[in-house]
Amino acid sequence: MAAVRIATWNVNSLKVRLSRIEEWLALARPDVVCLQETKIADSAFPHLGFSALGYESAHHGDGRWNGVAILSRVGLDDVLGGFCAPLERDPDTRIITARCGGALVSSVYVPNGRSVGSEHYTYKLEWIAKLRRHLEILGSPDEPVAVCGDFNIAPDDIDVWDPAAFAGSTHVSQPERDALRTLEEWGLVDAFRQRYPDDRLYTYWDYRAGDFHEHRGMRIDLVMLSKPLADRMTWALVDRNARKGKLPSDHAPVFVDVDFDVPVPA
DNA sequence: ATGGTCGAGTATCGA
Repeated sequence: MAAVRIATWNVNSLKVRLSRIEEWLALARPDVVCLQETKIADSAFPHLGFSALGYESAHHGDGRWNGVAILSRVGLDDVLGGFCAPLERDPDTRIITARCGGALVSSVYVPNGRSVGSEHYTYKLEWIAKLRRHLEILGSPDEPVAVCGDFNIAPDDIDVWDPAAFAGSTHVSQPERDALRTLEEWGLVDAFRQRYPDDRLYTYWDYRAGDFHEHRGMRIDLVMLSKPLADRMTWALVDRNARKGKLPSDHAPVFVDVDFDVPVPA
């Protein structure tokens, strides 16, 4: 296989979104898929349905909130739900990690933070620090690493529809952006932004007040790639079509194609 | 107009 298509999508309930996800998989044919906010129990995850579409799958969820998954048709090994030892284990099912076709892949749903200075905000910053340690322990920036998901952080002012409207809010505060920066210092690259330095495209729009149609969005869903993958990126896309129509998630998927050889699975 | 809409589940809470 000459290229790998990586996708990430916060689906906001797998159960509600399942038929849309299946159509989307058949149409876009991503090789590795990171899903967030599945809001489903491990026992209810439809492994068989994804298998019928050619995907191995792994899920880490508690049934009501959060929940993350990885689908792969280029191999799915060494699956780990939560943070690796000796880190404190992920108590609210926000991260799952696996090896897919020679790459270390994590699907992450970073805590929202709610309001700047709240205990949820502190938890968010600590969670990202833990994510960095998780990556340090499990991988190296010199190997293929992809950390994909809903980071609940807009990396820069061009990633929100109106910076003034977000003054003092979470998702744009300097400590959150600095936390994202520590992942970049480790060796991860914001793939979409690398390819499109100036494009004002968003991945999340609130359901309320027609925000999607009024283009009031934020780019908070990121594909973060280590250099060996980022240097081979050939294509990137925010799939706005997936935010349209009946029963959409409030997030759009992000795709990245990487010219990266993986063994074709048997 | 100072809210709006979703999805969890079934009263509110979280985003």
